[in-house]
Amino acid sequence: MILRRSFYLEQDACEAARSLLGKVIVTRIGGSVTAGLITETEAYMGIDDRASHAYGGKRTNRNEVMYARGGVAYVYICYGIHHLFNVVVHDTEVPHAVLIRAIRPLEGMEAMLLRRPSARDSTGGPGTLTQTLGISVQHNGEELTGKLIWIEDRGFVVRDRHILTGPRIGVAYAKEDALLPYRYRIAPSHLPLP
DNA sequence: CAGCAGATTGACT
DNA sequence: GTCAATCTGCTGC
Repeated sequence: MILRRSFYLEQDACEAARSLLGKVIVTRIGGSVTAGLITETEAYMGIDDRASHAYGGKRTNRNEVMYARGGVAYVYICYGIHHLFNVVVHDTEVPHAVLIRAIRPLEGMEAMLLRRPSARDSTGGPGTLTQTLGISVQHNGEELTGKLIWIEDRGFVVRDRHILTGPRIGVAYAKEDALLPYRYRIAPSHLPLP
């Protein structure tokens, strides 16, 4: 079942980061359908979060889509090379987003291996999963209820006791907010079989 | 306008 | 463990 607009509108970034674990990202890009189960996320909690691109209400060409209504993609280039995929959540003008950090490939393995030969069992980081799924900055602002990228609930249940939380990766610059437990991942022992 | 740091990755010592 | 790759935005001259 494809996630509806209400899923994105009615949760803040922490709630969404938690409930996106176990959901399935599907892309139909370049003539191929590929899909992966979300195994790791991070929440970026808006204008009070020093680690967020929207900290202090900052708006730039790059982060403008964070202020859109929940249910669109925020894709930006990190370190000049890597395309990072975020799910924009919450209401218009409330710039919450969830960074998808890792997936477990499910469908379209042939296309995924063409895009990324080493993507066999899992894609270990936020910059590699976008390559595997064919997502790039040209999909910034894309509706997740649309035809190119969407997220499905396929009934994979992730229980709270099987979720590990901890500090986000690579945000040491965010001072006290760097320690907040906004990183969520499915315990390795409870991942679906590759 | 130059310099630098950043929600990273992979190649190399 | 170290470092280059290379785009966006911020700081300071």
